[in-house]
Amino acid sequence: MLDLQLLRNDLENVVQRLAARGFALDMRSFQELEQERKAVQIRTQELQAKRNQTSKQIGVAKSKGEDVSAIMAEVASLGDELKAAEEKLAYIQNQLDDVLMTIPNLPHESVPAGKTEADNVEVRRVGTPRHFDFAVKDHVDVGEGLKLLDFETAVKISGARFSVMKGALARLHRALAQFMLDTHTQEHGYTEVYVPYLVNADSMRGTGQFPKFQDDQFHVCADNLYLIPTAEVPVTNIVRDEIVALEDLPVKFVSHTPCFRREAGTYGKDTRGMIRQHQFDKVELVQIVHPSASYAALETLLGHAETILKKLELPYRVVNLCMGDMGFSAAKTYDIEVWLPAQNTYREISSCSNFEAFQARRMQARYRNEKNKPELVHTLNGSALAVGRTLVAILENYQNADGSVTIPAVLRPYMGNAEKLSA
RNA sequence: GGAGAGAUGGCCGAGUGGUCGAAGGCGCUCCCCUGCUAAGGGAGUAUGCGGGCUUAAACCUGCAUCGAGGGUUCGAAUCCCUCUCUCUCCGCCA
Repeated sequence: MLDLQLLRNDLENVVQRLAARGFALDMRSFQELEQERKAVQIRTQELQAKRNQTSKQIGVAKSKGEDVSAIMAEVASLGDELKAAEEKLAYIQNQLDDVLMTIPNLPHESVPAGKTEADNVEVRRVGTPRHFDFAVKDHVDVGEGLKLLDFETAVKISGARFSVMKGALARLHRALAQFMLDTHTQEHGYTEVYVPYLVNADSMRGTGQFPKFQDDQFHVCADNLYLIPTAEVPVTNIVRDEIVALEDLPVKFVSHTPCFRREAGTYGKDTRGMIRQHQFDKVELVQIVHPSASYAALETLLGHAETILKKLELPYRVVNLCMGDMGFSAAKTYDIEVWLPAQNTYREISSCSNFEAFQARRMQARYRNEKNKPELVHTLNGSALAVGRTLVAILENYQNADGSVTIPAVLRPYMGNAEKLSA
């Protein structure tokens, strides 16, 4: 949510910056609505002030035993107009709210202009894609070849976009999550948190999934709860409606959770394999920081995610998302893309964003500033990493000619020191 | 699932229809006092939104907010209804 004050005081500039990221804000209708709000609010408050004042007089007069019928008649005449004014104000404010809740965040000045993925700017490449002297298989063929990955059974149990992993592959999946958690807690100073996977609508609103992306979420109707699409939702909402002490900033959480996404509107996209699933695991980093520190925090958080890929010795690149390709709530986003030899391309494995105060304003997440006044925090998060896609990258990059897969050195302690997955 | 009790500021806690945004305490800030420390005295200290105001701060002023939403009333923290959550007891359960 953007600051209403900013929209009032600097609308033209806001409209321009939103247009740059592909969002058309109807300036005239906003102004009209805002003007009406102002007039109705002033009138409503006048009437309320009058009613309050008169009612107070009644109390005073009664306590002195005076006759109050004249004053009561006076205040009674306010009733209808006041009620109408209050209703109209509530209606207008709801409309303004609806507009406000569907406006995306303003991009930071360091975000490149552009409309699509093609306009994203590569920041760096790390590692060199391995040369294969045999025909590379994709992760589906590698996994199924080892009889450790089974999509047919997943279809029987649940349907498309689910997977079943077995044996050493299931263990490797678990090992990856453990390795990521250990790295972030032991080397990067994050506190591990275990959180609910079902959340209420307020939490979804807080991080920006609602109201705009309601259709993308799994909804448990009987209890009116939603399956989390990312740990970002429960973890960031830890500070919803809270005032964090200045000395407790930055707050750094890491959490390993499953993520559930309906993937509405992606029919036909990435239908093969584990790239795009309704359910996948992710290790998520979340930081709650002082506003002056958020851009520095974004760089270090990105570095923390990169560390995992470096330790796994997987080639990757970092891209700075252009305005048109950024998510709804983000002010700036870096994606990390891992090399997938079978696709002969880099594919997203992490997304690290600074939301500035956009989520904090929706959540009323604040800290006490140097003057002891509550002020909105800045929030950030990043995947570090998406576990399923990391597994895909290992299967493809570490595959051998005989169909086996070498286990990256850092994972072997988690795998009973095994060196390979083999049939 | 059944029965009961409760939800008030940063925290604790009083308040059952009228000058209550809310006693008192704790905490915090400032000032005074005291060689230091400890103790003491005084003042201040909720949030959101609007208006004054064309930028920011400060200030003045209005409205709203006592778990949430409705209702009764000239007037609601207080009375009524619905919901949410917490606690206690019973039942069930990994």
